[in-house]
Amino acid sequence: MKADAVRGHLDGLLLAVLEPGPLHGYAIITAVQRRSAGALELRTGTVYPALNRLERLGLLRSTWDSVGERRRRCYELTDAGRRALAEERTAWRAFTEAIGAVLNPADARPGHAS
Amino acid sequence: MKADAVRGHLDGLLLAVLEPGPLHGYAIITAVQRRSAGALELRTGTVYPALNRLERLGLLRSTWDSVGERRRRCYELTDAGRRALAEERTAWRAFTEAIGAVLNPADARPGHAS
DNA sequence: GACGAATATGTTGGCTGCCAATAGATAGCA
DNA sequence: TGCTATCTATTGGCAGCCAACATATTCGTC
Repeated sequence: MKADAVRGHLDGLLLAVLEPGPLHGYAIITAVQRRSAGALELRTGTVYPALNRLERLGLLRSTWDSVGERRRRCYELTDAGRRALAEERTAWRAFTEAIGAVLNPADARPGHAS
Repeated sequence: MKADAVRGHLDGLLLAVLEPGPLHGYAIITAVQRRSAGALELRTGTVYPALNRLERLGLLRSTWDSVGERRRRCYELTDAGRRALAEERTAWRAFTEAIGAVLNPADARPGHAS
C-alpha cells in the first residue's frame, strides 16, 4: 500500500473503528491495522491531529482514563459522529463506483439488476 | 464528489480510458466524465500535466494530428503503459479491499468462501 | 460579421492534508 | 541496566490536484 493512500478517507476510517465502542489513540491505530489485515499502517502524526480535529468538529468526544500511572485519552462517537460515519460510507460507495466504472468499464456487476 | 477525490488514482483513470484506443486530451476528459456517469470532472490543470508526466515515464506516446486548422495531440498506451494499467487495477483492488474492510467490517461478502 | 458556446491545449501559483522525524513518558521483561 | 512495547503529541515538508488564467479554432445563429 503506497503511503498517502488514505488521503481523503482517513476520517471515515477513524469513525468506523470507533463504532463498536470507545478506544484510545494507540488502540485506534492497531485496530485499523488489524481490520485491514495489515494493509493500513497509520502514523501518529496522522492520527492524533485528525482525532483532535474530529473532536473540534463535534464528531468525537474524549475522556482521560488512567491505568495505573499511565494516562489514556479515550475517544467515542457522538451522535453527529454516527451521522458523519453514515455519510462517509455513502461517499465511499459513490467514490469506488465512480473510479471503478472508469477503471473497469466492462464490469459485469452481477447482482445489480438495472 | 468532493474535489481532490481522485488524488492518487489519476494515472489509472487516464490509462484506463486510453485502453480502447488513442484519444486527445479534451476527449480524455469527456471520456472520464461519461464513464463515471458525470461523477468525475477532471480539470485541464489536472489532466495536461499528468499526460505529459505519463509520456515522460514512457507509459504514453503522443502524436499531433490535424483536423483542418486545429491541432490535436493524440495519446496512446505503450506496452509499459498497459503493464502499468494492470498494476493500477491490482493496486485499486487492494486499496478498496483495505479501506472497505475497515469501513464495513461486517460485510457478508457473499460468494467469498474463506 | 458579430457574438457566444463548444472544442482544444497549455501554465502558474497555491493550498490541503498526510507523513517523516522528533520528543518524551510509563511499564514489563531479561 | 537496557530494550521493547505502550501511549501521547508537535513540527516541518512536500506531493499532487485544482482554480484561474491565457490562447486559438470552429460552428451556429441572429
